[in-house]
Amino acid sequence: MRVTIKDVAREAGVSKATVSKYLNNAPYVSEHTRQLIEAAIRKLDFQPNSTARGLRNHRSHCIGVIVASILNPFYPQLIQGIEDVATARGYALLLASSDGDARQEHQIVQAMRQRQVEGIIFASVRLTDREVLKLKRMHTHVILASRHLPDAPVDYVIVDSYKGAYLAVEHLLMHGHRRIAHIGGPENIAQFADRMRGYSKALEDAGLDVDPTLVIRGGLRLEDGELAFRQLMALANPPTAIFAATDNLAFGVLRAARASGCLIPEQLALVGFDNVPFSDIAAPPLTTVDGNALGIGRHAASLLIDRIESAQGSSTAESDHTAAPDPMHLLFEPQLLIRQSCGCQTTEQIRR
Amino acid sequence: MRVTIKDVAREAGVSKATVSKYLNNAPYVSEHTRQLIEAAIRKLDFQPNSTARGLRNHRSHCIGVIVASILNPFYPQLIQGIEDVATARGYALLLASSDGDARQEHQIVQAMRQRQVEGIIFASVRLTDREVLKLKRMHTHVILASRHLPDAPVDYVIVDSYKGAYLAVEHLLMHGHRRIAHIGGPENIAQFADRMRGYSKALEDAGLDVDPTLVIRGGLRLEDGELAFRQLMALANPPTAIFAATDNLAFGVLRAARASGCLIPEQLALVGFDNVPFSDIAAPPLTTVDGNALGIGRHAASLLIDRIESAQGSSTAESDHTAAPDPMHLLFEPQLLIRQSCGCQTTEQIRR
DNA sequence: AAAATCTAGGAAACCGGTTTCCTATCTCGT
DNA sequence: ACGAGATAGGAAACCGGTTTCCTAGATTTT
Repeated sequence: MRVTIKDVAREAGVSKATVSKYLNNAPYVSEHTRQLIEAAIRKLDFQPNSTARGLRNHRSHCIGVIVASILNPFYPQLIQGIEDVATARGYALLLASSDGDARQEHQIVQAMRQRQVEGIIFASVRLTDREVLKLKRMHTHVILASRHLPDAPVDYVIVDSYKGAYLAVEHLLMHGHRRIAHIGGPENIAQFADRMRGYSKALEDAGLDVDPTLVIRGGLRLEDGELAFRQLMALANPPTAIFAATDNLAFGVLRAARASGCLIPEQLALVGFDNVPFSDIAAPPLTTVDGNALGIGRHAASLLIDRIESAQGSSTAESDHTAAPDPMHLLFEPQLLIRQSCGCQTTEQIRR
Repeated sequence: MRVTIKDVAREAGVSKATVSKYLNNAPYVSEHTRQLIEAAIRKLDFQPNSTARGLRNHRSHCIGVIVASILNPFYPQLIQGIEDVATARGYALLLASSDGDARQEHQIVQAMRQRQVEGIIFASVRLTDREVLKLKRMHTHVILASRHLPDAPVDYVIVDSYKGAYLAVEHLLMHGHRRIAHIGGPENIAQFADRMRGYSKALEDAGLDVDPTLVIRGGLRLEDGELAFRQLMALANPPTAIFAATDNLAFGVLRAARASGCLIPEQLALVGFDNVPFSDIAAPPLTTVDGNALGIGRHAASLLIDRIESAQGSSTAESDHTAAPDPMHLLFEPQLLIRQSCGCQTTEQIRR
């Protein structure tokens, strides 16, 4: 029924051990035997059971990816980047979304550990530093992608949010705006704290104070952007420009603006962050900071697999398990993509 | 170092067998022993190795999902739907994208089988009927989501493409268009053949012939839509309306139209298919047929897991393995979402 | 020609769980 | 007081691979 290495061995007239050696092309299998085994494998359509192999080897060749919500258009690019290199290097992807909820994230991590993933890429971290470090101690490599924990010695790959936000707000200032609002992400995510800092610094450098009524922080869903727009526009002294912490939030602004008859960019300038695939098809095309999700995904996966394989190599050698390598921090340079939602009439431009 | 059931057994002063019984809450474990084991598990932070369990049980509680490209905005919704129910029912998701390529798809299937997935949801099938049937014979359940193979007895969950396309074209006809082009998907995907048929039938019912120069079939990427737009507009007698087989293709039309100064819907009406998340934020908001990707994903996963678990139950019973259940075919009713790219000035409407 | 080394392949233990089967008490009906 | 059944738990086989260790013959070295 189910064909195993034993069936192949019987068919080829050799032992399980020899078939196994063939499969791992170990030395000391004669050409003749090799052919017998190949014929048997073809005849029986044998597929080695990689979980059995993994059990023995403590290898699953599987990595976990946790995103907040795959419906947020930022993540598919990230996942694609991860998949590109994972597949190329022989790893499979276990995907789960946490809804940005710490409890769910914890359960996902638990489930992934039970499934023996060799590493986890967090594109959403609601875990505390301590929990993440505990994971690392448990043979599970961890990479943060597009997120970072400032105080934990963990690898991460991100775009420089501070600089990106600065560029965005600086550009709005150049347009002459003085009342620039910020729709931010959750306060406790470092990446969004950085965007907030970049926003503040740009205002400060222009000699302006941050008006707390112009800063709205909360969720990351499109609806949160709509809500924030309405709240800002209901102000006695509404802003003339908005810097949204993500394109998804900016899309919410776009939709709410259209619903309320507010013209963008004529009555309200808007800049987003991420350069999500459809930001250039929106009405109007969204001026945004390129977050290089694909590149982040690729580098995160690459770094993770490097970590896995170097740990693998050293564990058979001397290897003192206390010697954790220094955490790697990859920062991509952000680029401002000037389209039309900021009020520029030009065709697309790039500024660093 | 690595904590196993043996460590728990030693710590609790019982045997592996008893711990195992506890884990599977089998009967005949006394309250006292139960508490000893619980304490040991907590103390050691024991996580059962689900691959070891799977090896013995022939269960992985893992399902594979194959999409063409996760960057196509249709798929994230589908995946979300699948994940919702998979997680709820205790299954993990192995995700891979095939680029719509048969060779890659074959390799992915191979890798997934080796990893002992209990079933595969194909949201992209480039495999032949024979290959899919072979999979089914190999203990791997198969569901097609948003795809179908007309001649193979395989479960599928789709939206009624024929009817949806008919609705879309009928609506363009109602606007008075007589030269309606169709940008189709690959000819050998049944779902797109159906959309083509719906297009033809609607024209026919209006007493019009299909002009082959107005039908362009090929890829599904946004760029394919741009290309098709340029090709159609270069015609001596260009169309006044386009029915695109997917929103993604329609986005390509939108982008190319903007680049060439062609106004939509004034100079060219456009209707898409899928109701991808951002179709209502596009410029102009895209009139489209709702493909209910989320619902398809949910039902596909639900059906798959039902299949897995009923097969599981019966295999211990008498079970005659030739008795394959009749394939299930779920068809969702399509809805036309009237927005503005078709030329309607109204706010959003729904027509069935 | 004897010793050393290399080559090819097999037996059995092992990975971490589950399951079968067996034994020892305990309870209960008569 | 005794046999039947229920309860609690352990020893060992098992899932499907890999790996260690061993042996026998071939080849090389001295």
